Amino acid sequence: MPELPEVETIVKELNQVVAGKHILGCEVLRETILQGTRPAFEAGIAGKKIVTIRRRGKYLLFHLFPKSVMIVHLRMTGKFVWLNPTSTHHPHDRLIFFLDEDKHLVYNDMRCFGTFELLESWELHPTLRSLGIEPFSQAFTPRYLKQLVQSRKTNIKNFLLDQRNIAGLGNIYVAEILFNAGIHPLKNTAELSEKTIEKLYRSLVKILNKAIVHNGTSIANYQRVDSKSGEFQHFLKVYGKANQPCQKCGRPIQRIKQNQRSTFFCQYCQR
DNA sequence: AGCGGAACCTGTCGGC
DNA sequence: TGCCGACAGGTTCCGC
Repeated sequence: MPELPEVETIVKELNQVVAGKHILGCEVLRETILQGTRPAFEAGIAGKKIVTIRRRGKYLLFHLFPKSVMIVHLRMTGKFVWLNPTSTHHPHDRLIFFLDEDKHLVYNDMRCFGTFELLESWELHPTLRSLGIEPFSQAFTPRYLKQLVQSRKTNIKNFLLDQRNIAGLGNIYVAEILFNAGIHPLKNTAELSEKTIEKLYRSLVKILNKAIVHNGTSIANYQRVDSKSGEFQHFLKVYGKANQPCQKCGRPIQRIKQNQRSTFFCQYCQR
């Protein structure tokens, strides 16, 4: 579910409420979301202080003291809820952290795809290590993107979804970025001109920035820390718009399958 | 290296 | 009304 703008929003809000707090303990309601064993997780977390929370791609990194890091991925339906103590357990609550000042941080996840892992350092996490560049890092330039695109042989949609290339893009933003850049999702990376790659670069940064400003996209499941919604769904131009008129040319938006996932695009505006 | 398919799990929606 | 299949913002594994 959450892509870079949603995770960015959640991390910002979590930092406002839990940074500096201590974890007194936790209650694991669904063990399968843990990567390690329950006892190791409970023992590793108890008594630690949450120093700060950072984002890397779609991962949340809770930096703890004494030194360790809790690595969280929300996958499709994971969300955090910040509560004053309450006995009301919601149907899909999977993990509850008891913090000082009598506060609870609840992890809720309908589909249980989300993951929690406790490590001494993020570098011990193979997938995190192999993650591609951050779109807002200094090193991400049109030139970098051009070399990256030309080093891979696949269609542009799969290229953008592959977290080893660029970290943080998902199905919604890839659709919106390709529409903005006027690139057909099936276009092969080898066929993209330098000019087109520059356009892709500008669209990518522009769409992600705008989505972050609007706190991400809430369609079905994504919610921010206090159950507020994002607002970027009001700005979507192709994602979920099959058969609706294209905002540029008026012709119907197409929907196809790529790698078992829906792709939305305008076959006239995207070449 | 890259691709398609299945799997992880739960819920919703549309068609018959 | 009820059942059944398709689909959902993600990722990994396996075989070709």
